[in-house]
Amino acid sequence: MEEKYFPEQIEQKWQQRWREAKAFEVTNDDPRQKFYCLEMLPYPSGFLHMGHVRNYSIGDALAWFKRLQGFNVLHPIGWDSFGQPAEQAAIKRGINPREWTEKNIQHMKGQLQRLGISYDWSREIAAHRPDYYKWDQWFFLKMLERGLAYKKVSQVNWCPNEKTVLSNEQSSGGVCWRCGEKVVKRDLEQWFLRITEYAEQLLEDMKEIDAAWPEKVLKRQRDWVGRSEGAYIDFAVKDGRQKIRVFTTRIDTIFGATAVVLSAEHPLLDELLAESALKEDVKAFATKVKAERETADETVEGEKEGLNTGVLAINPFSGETVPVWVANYVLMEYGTGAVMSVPAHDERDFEFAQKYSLPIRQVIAPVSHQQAAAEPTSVTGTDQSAEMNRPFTDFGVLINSGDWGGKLSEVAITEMSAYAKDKGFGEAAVTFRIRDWGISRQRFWGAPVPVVYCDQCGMVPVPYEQLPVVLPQNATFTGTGESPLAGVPEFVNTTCPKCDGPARRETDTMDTFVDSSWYFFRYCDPRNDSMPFDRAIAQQWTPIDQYIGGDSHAVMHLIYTRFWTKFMRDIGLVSFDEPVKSLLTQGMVTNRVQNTDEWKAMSKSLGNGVDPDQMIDAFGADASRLFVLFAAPVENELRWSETGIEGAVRFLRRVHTAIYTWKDRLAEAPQTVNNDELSVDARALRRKTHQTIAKITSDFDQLHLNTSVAALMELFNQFNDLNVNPSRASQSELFVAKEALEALVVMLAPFAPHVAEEMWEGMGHTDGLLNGRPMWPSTDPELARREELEIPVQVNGKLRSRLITSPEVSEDELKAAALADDKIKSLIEGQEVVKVVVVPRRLVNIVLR
RNA sequence: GCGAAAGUGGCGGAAUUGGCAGACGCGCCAGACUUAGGAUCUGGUACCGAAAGGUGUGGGGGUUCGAGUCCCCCCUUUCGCACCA
Repeated sequence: MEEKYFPEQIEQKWQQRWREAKAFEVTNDDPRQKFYCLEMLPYPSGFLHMGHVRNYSIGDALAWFKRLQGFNVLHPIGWDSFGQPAEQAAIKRGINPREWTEKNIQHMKGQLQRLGISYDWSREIAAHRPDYYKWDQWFFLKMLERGLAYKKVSQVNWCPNEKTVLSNEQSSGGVCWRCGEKVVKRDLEQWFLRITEYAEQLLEDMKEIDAAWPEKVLKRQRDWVGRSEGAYIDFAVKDGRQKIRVFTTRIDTIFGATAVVLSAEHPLLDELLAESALKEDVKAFATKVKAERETADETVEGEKEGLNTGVLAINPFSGETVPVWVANYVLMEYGTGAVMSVPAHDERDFEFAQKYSLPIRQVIAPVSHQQAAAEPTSVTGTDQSAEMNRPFTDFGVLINSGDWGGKLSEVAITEMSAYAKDKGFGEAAVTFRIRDWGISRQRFWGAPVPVVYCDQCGMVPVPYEQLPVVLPQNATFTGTGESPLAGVPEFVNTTCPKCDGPARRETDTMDTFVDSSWYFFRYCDPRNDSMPFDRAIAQQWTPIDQYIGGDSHAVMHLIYTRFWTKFMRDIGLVSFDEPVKSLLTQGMVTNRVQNTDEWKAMSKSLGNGVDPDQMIDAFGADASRLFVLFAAPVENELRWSETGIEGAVRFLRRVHTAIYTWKDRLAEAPQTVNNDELSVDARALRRKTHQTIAKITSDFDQLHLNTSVAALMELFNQFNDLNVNPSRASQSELFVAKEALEALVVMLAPFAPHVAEEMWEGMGHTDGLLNGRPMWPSTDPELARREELEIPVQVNGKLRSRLITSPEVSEDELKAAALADDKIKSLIEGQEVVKVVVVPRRLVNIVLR
């Protein structure tokens, strides 16, 4: 150990040692208890950014902590290496996507190693390599076999100017992200995965994880799945054979339905209009609405517009005839694409009815709680239809509803659904907002969908033994919207696996979210060439104990991976429902945007990025990591500050100096000490040591890493308060100093591992911190306990004095001592003491009249 | 518009969950050592006040012996959803 703290030297030394010792590589047959710590795998853009640094610093602190506690910790990393940027580089600069990606991986791997993140590099994987995407294809075939993968015509976002397909993100605001051209919808045959099949389970299984996932993530997933209970009801068309099926969650309001409203895309529309005099007008209107919807900015809610079709339908409950309208506020994608319009009890219907002067008829009346309690099934309400100036959307009691009048909404909903089913014009139903997962991408840089098309046999899956379907070495990147694979004849032209006749390969590739849906299972068994992973090996490691990443993945990735796990369970690959036991969504790293007061996520385009390499050059990896973890709670936004990090360097340097000056004397410290013989300061340090161990150990359970670092600093401050020159330290002082400094160094390792190892070695330990034994210090509650307490004494809730007492003091003694205190005596003199509140070990409050 | 979360010193943030508000760090102030200091060390640092003391956790009300913490109303900010029938 050098006298001075030279981060670069120390960090290089220990990174090399760890590499040589394979310190972070784990084996599958280790008898110790496992812990799977995982950060979301990065996209290899080429450069690490501060968000990565934060993410991996959090994960690494936990991985180190668990290792020091004696766990067998799996902490792997890989690359989400398929995706658009590689293809953009190919289109713009003519670079081969594979070479571009591999080069980026090499560079970022070097950056991660320089940060000293403790990954098991022997398990590294990359999505773009055939030995990985082979298994994407394998899973696809398994889903195809079970009817969970299928093809259908669907709309994609299309830029007419660039002649290319855009993702939803690239077409936000209804314009192309690059050229600003209006995006249009185009029909294309696309592959889908039937995630809707698992909708109910995705909600139901949340109860297994809801204690250890952030509530906001669960809420977003719940909204995304969008389960809604209601009923289908058929409105028969008057003078026709058709039935219009509507979905409603409020069947209890059906007597208030004054229209049926169809979406412009409704499949029955043309047929219904055949007899209508208004045919041409309505068709023109529907076309206009469709056009608007295709180009409109989805974030703006337009004015409601509609048109009467002239067709009539019959309300099956009341027998009443109501007009059928078409309107722009009814969506084809949800429910049945048709609704019954109940203006009195629905915001949108109310607004629509007002605009077009449709009748508003109240059929639900507010009901008081007393009434409901007294007569739960039959109460009366007041009809206020005439003066309704806003819809009443709460539950209540039915009025103007024939035989159903007087029933409460809750009761009526159940009974009316059953009645509809009984009479054959409807039934109770559950709908979901979640749509099947479209995985087709007309792109080169992704896993090819493993099917071929044969003129004789139609669509034929590629047999398992012919996997992987490998991407060609290169393609022409024209940006025409068709997959570049279509322009590679040696890829497209193949033979049919069934009949050996000529066939064409599918040229769509898969969404990159497929790759990331199951990658963490592959880490368990990364070189398996007969299965995605061995069931038994994965069983040892999974589920993930702690998953860490940004909350931008709250829905897509985190819902797809839950779906994928349930599918793997159903084909017998895994034995549980949920892949992630505990989830942490870390906050963003932001920096001030130049010349503004705005704090935004660091990015190249805003010019507010901080280069991790420069930070490591200036301060070292340890200080950088320590600062990032100390500066804010892990789930908060982290506002970058140049000055804060110097405090981290300062702290490490001061600890380093202290260890250096004490290390030789500590070797002479005795094995045991009699606590009663310690000086006051020495006892205080001992107490602080044990309190700190307890504090940090429990902080790690919640990942309160900022307060852990603060606790380390407090312990070190307390050590400095000992204020003893090592050369003159007594035996008992050597004991407490050694106890404190060793605990400090071990507990510092999760935050600043290189310098911790260096100091540990400097203290004379030759086998390193990761030596196969649990090294995390244990706390002795007896030693951590305070010997004396300072009890605040309040008069009428205001702090007036303090008592020094032993922790064992009784309530009565505390009360007597407080009343006998000089300051208190003078304050309460001559006044009546109404009450004395004594909280044992906490406080005394004297209440005067 | 709807929904959720959060508002604590100059700043990032603590507060054992109803019991001493401001831990720890940054910044700032003073001092020491220095030719020098943007290095290091020591001390100070919520606000008002000379002090005694008083006031303080977005604002207003409430519950309680006691409220940053619980309840009600309002304000602000952030995030999510955005015609989901």
